Amino acid sequence: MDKLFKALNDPTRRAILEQLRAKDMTAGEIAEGFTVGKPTISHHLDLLKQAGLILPEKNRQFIIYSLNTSVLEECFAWLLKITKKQKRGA
Amino acid sequence: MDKLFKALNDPTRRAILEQLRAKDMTAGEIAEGFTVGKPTISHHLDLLKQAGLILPEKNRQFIIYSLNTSVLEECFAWLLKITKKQKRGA
DNA sequence: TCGATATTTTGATAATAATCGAAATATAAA
DNA sequence: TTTATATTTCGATTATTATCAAAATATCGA
Repeated sequence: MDKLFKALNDPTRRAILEQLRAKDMTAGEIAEGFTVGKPTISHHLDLLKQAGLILPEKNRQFIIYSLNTSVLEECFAWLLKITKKQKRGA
Repeated sequence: MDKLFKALNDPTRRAILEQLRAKDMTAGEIAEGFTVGKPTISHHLDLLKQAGLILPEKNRQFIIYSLNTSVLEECFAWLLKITKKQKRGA
């Protein structure tokens, strides 16, 4: 939960997720789209990985990242809880 | 968007929102529930206010905060976008 | 094996954020 | 008008995060 919100709290990381929505990409391909350096992107990928939002798969010398939105269920659930009016006594 | 995700990226602030779900509260009442000091809570309230997640209303010497979940629409929309498979050519 | 490519890790720095005590502001009550 | 209460603002400190350059790791191709 904490890691999920932390991962989402950065425009670069959210942009990475948006890119991965279109297609799986290697770390290098992801880095190309940004002005920040590769070590920085690697760090962002690590945080996204820790949150479970992306899944790495090694292929030859590349690491291909894919989007995993299933972990967002938890996020949706919390937001829904907050959004819904609380029942008396609950 | 940025301010929204930032506001949600803190357990104390999320707890404040959960409390306000049950009932409107003054800054002092909110602060009672936490170990951190009042200036710190005031700062958290400010960030939540900036994100539009809470609305202050002055009543005598108190400020009563209420939850405003309408701004979460934007958040839901983004999460849904990410979750849904991308259309070809989109 | 050697050199090139892909990615991460390390170590350092700079920017951002959380926290506190003290002071400031505003309102109320005596 | 003085005192008390509610809340915020200020200034400083600490903790966390983003970023970079350089070094390390892993795999490939010649």
